[in-house]
Amino acid sequence: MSATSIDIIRDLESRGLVSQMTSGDELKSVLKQSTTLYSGFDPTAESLHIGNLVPLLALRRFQQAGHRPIALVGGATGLIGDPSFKASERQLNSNDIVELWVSRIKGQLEQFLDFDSGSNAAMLVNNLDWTKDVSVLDFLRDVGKHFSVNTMIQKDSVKQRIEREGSGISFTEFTYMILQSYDFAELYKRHGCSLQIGGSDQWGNITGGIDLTRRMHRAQVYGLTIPLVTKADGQKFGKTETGTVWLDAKKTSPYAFYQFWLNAADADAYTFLRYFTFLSPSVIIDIEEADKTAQGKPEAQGILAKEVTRLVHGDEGLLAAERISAALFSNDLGALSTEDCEQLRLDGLPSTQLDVLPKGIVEVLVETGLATSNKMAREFIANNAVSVNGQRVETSEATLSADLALYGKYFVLKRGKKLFHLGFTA
RNA sequence: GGAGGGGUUCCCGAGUGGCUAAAGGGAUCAGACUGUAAAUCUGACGCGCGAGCUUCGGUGGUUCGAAUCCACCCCCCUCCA
Repeated sequence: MSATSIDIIRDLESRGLVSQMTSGDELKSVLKQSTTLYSGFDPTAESLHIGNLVPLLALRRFQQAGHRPIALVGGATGLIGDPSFKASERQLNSNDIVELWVSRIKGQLEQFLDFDSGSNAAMLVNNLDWTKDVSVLDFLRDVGKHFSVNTMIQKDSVKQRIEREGSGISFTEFTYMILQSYDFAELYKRHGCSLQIGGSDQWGNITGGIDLTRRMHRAQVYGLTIPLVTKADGQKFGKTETGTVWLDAKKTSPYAFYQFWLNAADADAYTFLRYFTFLSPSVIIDIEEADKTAQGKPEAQGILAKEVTRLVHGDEGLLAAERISAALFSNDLGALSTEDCEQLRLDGLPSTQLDVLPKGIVEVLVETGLATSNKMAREFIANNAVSVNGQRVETSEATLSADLALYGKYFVLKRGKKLFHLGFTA
């Protein structure tokens, strides 16, 4: 074990990234040596989303500080479902689906860690590997025996499900805690993993693993949780009008991803810079100071959008996102060349082929998904919320015809202040 | 297996025969104000241009008329065995 160069805990603390730690001082001294740690990611969808980014980036921060990260994909736990702080029982997904999602998520996890850095090269594991062949009886005897139900039902993470009238918890989900605890013990045994990190909702599961590792292997391991990301106005983080912000470019285009961060509230922007970028805390303070002194629009959101988009989608994705943003928000759509229009499409601006012109505007809005029904489409038009190629649509009777199209081919449709869609003809 | 409580529009939650497309809150969307911010205000929020149509776990039934009454079924919760 080599010594590490950076005091990782101090860095995390200065970013506000530490929620809870087990035996803090002891952990800090352990971390003076290169340490193996892990964080788990359950396949609850075909892609990770930006909420998963915080622990994932934290793994990377640890790696940069000289520690060895293990990214665990929950091929087993994903079949069960984590009940922690969930209001109700969740639908089980089929084995095939979970397996597919595992493979997708593996690919995403790989993108953020360094697997070739020698002694602290990252590892990717799947907890299905050590659970699929364990028999129920062995599991109950060797693992289950170490858990007291009395303790388990005291955990905050499941309390609501146990105490609140109108909800309940299946044995399946109740067992989740044991499975995750077993992961920690197993990773300790296999790889000497002695630290688990995760969102603060994982505290109960993490301490469960610490207890189990002590009982099964008589070893002291540690836990650290990261705050769940919240917004200053109390709304749920990570959602847009179109839903969750995914890391997969096919589900959330780099443009939409970029826009999400650009739209962060002032009250959140600096926190997000600390959470989601590798800019040093002192640089972030400088940005905040500068924004405070300057009049008008702050710089923080732009920097945030740029940094995070590059991190997730690379320079190319960032360029595409900036290109589209500049074109659409310049209020000078006439300046777009025919190549620019084509590029918008390639860059991932949502687009729809419109055949058979002329076509009524109401129909177009519904067809492109800018309105969910004719009724909504009419309402948007009545509210002056719709424009085509920069021209406000005055009436529901308006039609799109070839002679109105940019270069005879493109329609930049806009609903509301910032929702765009490209219509084009063949 | 027994007793009781419950399933209402995205969520919470009123509604117990017509006045209910269904109170109220939240979420969401649009407009105004702004900085592609926040806060605030206004409006929308099942579908339909409209007459109107389709909704209140499911299926049948009673009734001029049901989310509201009856029967059976499905699911959830609590307590007992």
